[in-house]
Amino acid sequence: MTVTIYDVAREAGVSMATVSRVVNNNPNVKPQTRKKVYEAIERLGYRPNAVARGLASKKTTTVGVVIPDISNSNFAEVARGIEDIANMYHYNIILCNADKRKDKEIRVINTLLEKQVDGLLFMGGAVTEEHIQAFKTANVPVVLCATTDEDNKIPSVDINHEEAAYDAVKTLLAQGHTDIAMISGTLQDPSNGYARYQGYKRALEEAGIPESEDFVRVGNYRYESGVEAMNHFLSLDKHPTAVFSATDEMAIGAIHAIQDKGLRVPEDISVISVDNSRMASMVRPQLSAVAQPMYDIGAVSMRLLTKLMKKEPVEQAKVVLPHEVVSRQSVGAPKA
Amino acid sequence: MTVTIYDVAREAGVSMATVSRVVNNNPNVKPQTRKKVYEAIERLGYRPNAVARGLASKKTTTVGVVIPDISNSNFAEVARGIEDIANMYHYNIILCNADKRKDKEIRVINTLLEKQVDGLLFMGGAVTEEHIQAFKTANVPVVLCATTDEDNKIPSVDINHEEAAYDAVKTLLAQGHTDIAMISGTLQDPSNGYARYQGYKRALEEAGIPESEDFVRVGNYRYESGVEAMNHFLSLDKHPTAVFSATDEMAIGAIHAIQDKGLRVPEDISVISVDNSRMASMVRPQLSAVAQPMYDIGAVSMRLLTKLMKKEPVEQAKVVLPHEVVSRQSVGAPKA
DNA sequence: CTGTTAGCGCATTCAG
DNA sequence: CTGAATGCGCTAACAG
Repeated sequence: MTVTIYDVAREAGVSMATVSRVVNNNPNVKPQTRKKVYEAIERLGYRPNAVARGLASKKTTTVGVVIPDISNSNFAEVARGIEDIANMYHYNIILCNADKRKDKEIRVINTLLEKQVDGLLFMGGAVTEEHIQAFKTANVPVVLCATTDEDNKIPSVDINHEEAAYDAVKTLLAQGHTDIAMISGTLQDPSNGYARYQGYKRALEEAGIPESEDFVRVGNYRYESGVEAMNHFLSLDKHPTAVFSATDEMAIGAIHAIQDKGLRVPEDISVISVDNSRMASMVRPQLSAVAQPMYDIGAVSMRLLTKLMKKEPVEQAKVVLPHEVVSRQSVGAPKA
Repeated sequence: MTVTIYDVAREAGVSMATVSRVVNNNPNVKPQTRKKVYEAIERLGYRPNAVARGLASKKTTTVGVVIPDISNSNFAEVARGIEDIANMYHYNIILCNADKRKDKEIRVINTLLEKQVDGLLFMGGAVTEEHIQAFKTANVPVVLCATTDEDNKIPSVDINHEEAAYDAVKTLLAQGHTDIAMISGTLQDPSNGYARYQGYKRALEEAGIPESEDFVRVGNYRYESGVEAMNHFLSLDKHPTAVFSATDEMAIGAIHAIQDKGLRVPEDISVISVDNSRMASMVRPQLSAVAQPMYDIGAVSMRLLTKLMKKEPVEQAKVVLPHEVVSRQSVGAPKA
């Protein structure tokens, strides 16, 4: 039923080696022969079997990408960056969703490795000892994107989350705010959670503002948890005049919570976040946020991986991409 | 360097056939032997080579999924449904993004087929003759999800888009609206575009309302095009009192365009859409919308595909899942 | 420029 | 219950 390279060879009156050569664009084939082979391929509807190819060549020209949460548009954007560069270098991509569950991440890494991917891109989420262990057994290069490992052993590309948060809070400070609350991600999450909280703390410290426990709530990155956190702040005797959210989505929840109470953004309360997803422009007022270059993170990490896979020398195994605060309408000065 | 089934066999003092049996959970192995083999596997850190496996067995236990746009949360939700069921049946999935480009769709289908996937799930987008041709050369089952082919030849699972649109417009009609505009998707898109426009037209016709060209704008599914379309309607001498949008995102754009002009939703203009994505609850006022059961579409189509792959009989090769209008706050009666 | 020959790592008959 | 043998479809030396 299935037509093989052997059938093509017979049809074209050449050896299978020659067919293999034309299929692989090997220049050592007379144009005329090449033409014959192409015609035979066409006639028979031959489609190369990538599995056999992979077994024989020990290369699959595909890289595995584990994405923690496919419904998170940030990661989707990273994936787009990865894809574009992968295509450019003629790699295929196997995207695997891990559903934000560590056990699934490990499982997915292993099936990807079983599938003999030529390289692995691990996106987002915490990198635990168990991950490192799994990566070690891979004899293909691995690069982390949009995350990093604690002891900086694995190549990665990410932004400086601590500094991003710091910069966000700084812009609040610059407006004259002193009562600044934070809606954080879970502190177990080293980059999106812990690091951003650290940045918040550092900015406050430097400004000589004592930290208040009431002013920090941890959410789950979702809209609803932003609403909930903000409602908590609003219920305080003295509510904050500005809020820093670890993600856009929670920030939007916060904005709506504020508005639902009849207050106004930014007149009564300012809001800023980190992400700058497409959603930031899809709220009123439009959300000011520190932009993470998600697409670039994907693109750069894929580029790095190609170098690693080709055993080319890399100057930088740990790359930190710049972030930038983009000011829209959700931040203003506190009321007098 | 890499440890093979052969190494394990030697280490365990059995033949490679036996190792293969335990790896594949073949019951015909003495428990004691099985234990020995497991230990050898453990000791050597053996990881089965899925590529070799695929070649030998002519099955890869993976299904290919082509997703038109990874940054579209609707499709992400479908993918989640697919994933969950795939896991349940021990299939791996390869997700491939097609970037909303037909040429890339075709290319991706072919690489997936080259990779010898056991089945193919084609998500969203128009199914052209070229697609059908590509599917035909696949000698594995294909099912369309969240889309259908014109002549109903290929198994698929989707909602009835025409009826969904019809129902949406009906709820506007029921409130007493007669000046109802539509922000459509491109009419080349059979399901999300054309079919929804047809539903809009039918509802108007049945209500005896003449269609007005000024009241139909085609957008690109994005927020900005919703804003733009709405601004057009607002610039009319007599603007509509209700707007039906083919997608949530454009609807949200419309809402903001209305609000930016100092008008109110739904007091001045009602808005309804099809999708009911998570974003629908992330606007003020919250968006009324016809819900598409995205997760279920994914789950059901994957389930259907498993049956096809196992050559089990299927009663329904074309399944149409129910939709439902969920009323939130963006629809009200027109002003007297 | 082209053909011959070995495997790649494993599942799968078929014997025993 | 277990082992030996064969080949999946293709690439990669190696000759010629």
